[in-house]
Amino acid sequence: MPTPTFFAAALLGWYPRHRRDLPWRHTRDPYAIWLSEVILQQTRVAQGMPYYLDFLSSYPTVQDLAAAPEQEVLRHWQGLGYYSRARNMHHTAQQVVREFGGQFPATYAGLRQLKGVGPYTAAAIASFAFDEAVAVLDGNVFRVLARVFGLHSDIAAPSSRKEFQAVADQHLPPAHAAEFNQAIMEFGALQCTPAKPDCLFCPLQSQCWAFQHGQVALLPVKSKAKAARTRYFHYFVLRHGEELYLKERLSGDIWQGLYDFALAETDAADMPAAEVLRHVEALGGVLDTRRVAEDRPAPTLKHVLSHQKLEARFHAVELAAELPAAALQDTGLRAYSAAEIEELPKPVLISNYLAKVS
DNA sequence: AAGACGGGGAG
DNA sequence: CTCCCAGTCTT
Repeated sequence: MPTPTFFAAALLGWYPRHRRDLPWRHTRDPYAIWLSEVILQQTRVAQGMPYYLDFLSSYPTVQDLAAAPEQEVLRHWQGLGYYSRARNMHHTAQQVVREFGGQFPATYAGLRQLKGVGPYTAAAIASFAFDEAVAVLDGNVFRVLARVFGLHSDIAAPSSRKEFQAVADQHLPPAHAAEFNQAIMEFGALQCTPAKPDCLFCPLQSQCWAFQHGQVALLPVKSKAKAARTRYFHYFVLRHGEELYLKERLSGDIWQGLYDFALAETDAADMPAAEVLRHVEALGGVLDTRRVAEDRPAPTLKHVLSHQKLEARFHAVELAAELPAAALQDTGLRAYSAAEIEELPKPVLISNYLAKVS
């Protein structure tokens, strides 16, 4: 057996003394590990934890998840973001049940074929569940390697992956793949943090290129993301009696598969009442003239995504009659009771609005 | 190689 | 405000 490098030995020594007690670290079940890894993609442990516990209790086995309606899965995912993860997860659960007899592929290459399982997640499951000697590469690992080994390549550039992967693979002790992968990520999350890393009590201090060269704060090198664009949403919250009209969002934009109201996107935050009326009529709506006089100011909610800033105006409209069938056909709108709306998967922006007005 | 895709927490 | 999080998919 090859001797672990100083780097690996230091991490393996550090890990048992600092590791957090997290539920997915108590299992070797590839299903549970896969669930946790998909949930934790681009998501902090504290945010993902309740979702992990809910999914495991709602869908204890991959068969349970596969048998659930996609809309129900999305409802459980509501609020976690990056909803393609939930759609891909559901698709993969069905594939595992149908094509693999309910057993997850047991190798990196096999796992990599699953939808929503990229290089990171495949390496994580392969090592954690099956002890395959493949190094994980996530944001933590990029940061630790960049600092310890003085790697200056831009970690935002896809071309840098090979370089970092090679260094990670080189230090991975084949007999302790799972432990090493857990250790290096936990080390990045707790010790070698993005801001103010704890270099003073770091077991790698004497080895660390960045510390020795006073460049800890300069590494890793990461090019900046493009600035978020601003979008102006005008929602028409059509009410008839006790029901509101909602529709499913289709592919080609954010929040695919989730439900929101009739929407017009413009280049202005405001919309004159006459224009609101035009939109409502175009939707087939007939205003209840008895209620128009109330004319409350339309609430505005701001919502920030990593790549878009949304400013949403909610124009509440009382209808004198149901929307005609032809209009429903055209728009995809449907009337839902409050209880039904509760069960629909909705963007946080919509949930926030509903909480605000109810 | 570059963009799209959520939401929340920390400083 | 800015940055980042147990990334992946599409173009």
